[in-house]
Parts: sequence; structure tokens; C-alpha cells
Amino acid sequence: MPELPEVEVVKESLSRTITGKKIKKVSIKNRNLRYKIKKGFETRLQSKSIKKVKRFSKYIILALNDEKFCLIHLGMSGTIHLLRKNILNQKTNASFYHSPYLPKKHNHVFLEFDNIKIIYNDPRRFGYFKLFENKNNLENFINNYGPEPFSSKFNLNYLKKYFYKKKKNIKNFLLDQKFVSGLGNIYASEILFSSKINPKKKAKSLSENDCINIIKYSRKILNLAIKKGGSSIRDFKNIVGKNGSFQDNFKVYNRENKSCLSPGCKGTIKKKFITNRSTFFCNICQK
DNA sequence: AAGAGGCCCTGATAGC
DNA sequence: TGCTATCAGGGCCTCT
Repeated sequence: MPELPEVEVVKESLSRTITGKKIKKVSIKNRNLRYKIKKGFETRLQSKSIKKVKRFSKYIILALNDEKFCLIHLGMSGTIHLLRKNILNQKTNASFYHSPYLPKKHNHVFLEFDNIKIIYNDPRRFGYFKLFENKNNLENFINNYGPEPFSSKFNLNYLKKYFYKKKKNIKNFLLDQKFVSGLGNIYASEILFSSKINPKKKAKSLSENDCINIIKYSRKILNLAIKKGGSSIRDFKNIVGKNGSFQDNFKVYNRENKSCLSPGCKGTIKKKFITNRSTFFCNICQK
């Protein structure tokens, strides 16, 4: 589900609500996510506080006060929910946690703070939690991935060198996290549409101008999507259950058989499967 | 070594 | 109503 913009939205709201707070209790209902959550997980988080909430690519990173890190990946269907404590009676201290948006099923991981709980929900369980012992280990993990589109490392020279003699199509490169990290199936289609590049075009045959457009529109589209609170096509919600609205700005994704929105273009949006992922494009203006 | 494809999992929807 | 098939925003692993 979530690509960089959606994860950024989650990270921002988490940052506002749990930074500086102490984890009072950790409980897990289902440890079998993409990777099994190890036995000591709860005790290693317990009574640590959140120094900072960060994001790299599609990963949320909780920096803890013991200089360790907890990485969260939302996979395809992961969401994080924030529950606030409602005090019913000041005298008896009676209280309850409530969120009208919290799904009934698939709530797997619970982190409790003072008056706040966050809950990790993930029907398909493609997401995971991972602990890093120190900054070095975390950096080694991150160094396995390509730069984010926003990074200065994602520049014309990098693209030209990377694409040299590469037969793979450009759509697959945009999804390849070792080349560029943070893009997913929606934004790959959108970026190629704005860049006027056919998704099946081989990387080695891209012009310099194509590369410049890819860099430019990756940044532009991701930034706009973040501003709009991400895209919600099925089930993406931020931590208080609100949908994003960037889906209203999609030019190609989910627009099969609709007319091309490029000014002056009479084309129709096509849907094709490229290595098993649905891909949307205009076969007239995307060359 | 690059590139294609299978697979992990549940839920929503379409078609019969 | 209930079956089956297909598809969904990700990414790792295996095979050629």
C-alpha cells in the first residue's frame, strides 16, 4: 500500500504525538508478520522513550533514548492507529481508549504511552518490525537501498550511469528500490506520465531529457502527494483514520479507458501488466 | 549478473 | 446465496 508520501504522512503525525514519550507497555497479538517478531522485542522497547521519529524511503524509524532503533515497514496493507485516552471520571480515574476508525481485525502490535496508544494493523501481514542495536547497523541497512528522489545523489549523472546498457524497462527501474527508494506502483505510473515516457521503454534508450524529467517529476509529484496527505485508493489512512486526497490528482492510475489529461492529447489511458504489476499510461503522448 | 517470475497473506469484487 | 477467480499501494528469493 504505502509509498513514500503515505509513510511520510504517518511519520509526521507519529512524530507530533509520540516524540519524547516513554513506552509504558508493549503487547503483541500476532507475531507472524513478514518476519516473526522475536521474543525479546517487548522487553527491549519497554520503558524506552522516543527520541525522534524518522523516515527513510518507505520505512518509519523510531530512534530510542538508548541509542537503538525500531524500524517499521507497512508492507502492502499496514496502518498505524492512534488512540487517545478518554477520562470518564476524574475521581475514580475511570477511562477508556476509543477510536471509531480502528479496524476490528488484524491489530497486531500495541505500544502504550501515557494517555496514548498506537496500534499496528496489517491484514496481509507483509509489513514488519525490526530492531537495530546501534546507528551503524541501521546505516548498513539503509545503505542497501538507492537514494530517495529528493536526494542530491539522485541526479542526472547517477541516472545516466545506472541506465547504461540496461535492458530493463524504466517502469521496473522506478520500482527497483536499489535504484531509487520510496517509489511504488502508483507513483511510478504517475511520474512516467508527467515525464511523457512510455513505461516499457528500455532504460538504455532514455534521452538526457527523459532523465531530467524523471528527476524533476519524481520530486514534484511526491511533494504534492505529501501535501495532499497521501493517496487513499483502498485502505490507506493516517493515524487518526483520515484519508489522503492525492488520488483525486491521479492523471493515469486507475483511469483505464478515460481520456488523457495531457493538454491537446486525444489519447486514452491504457492498463497493461508489466511484470505482474498494473501499469497505466497514455500510448499516444508517452513515447 | 541482470532480469523475470513466484510467492508470502487477506479481503474486496466480479462473474457464474 | 455461494462458489471460484482475479486483483490490490511491497519486496524477497530463486531460477535462468
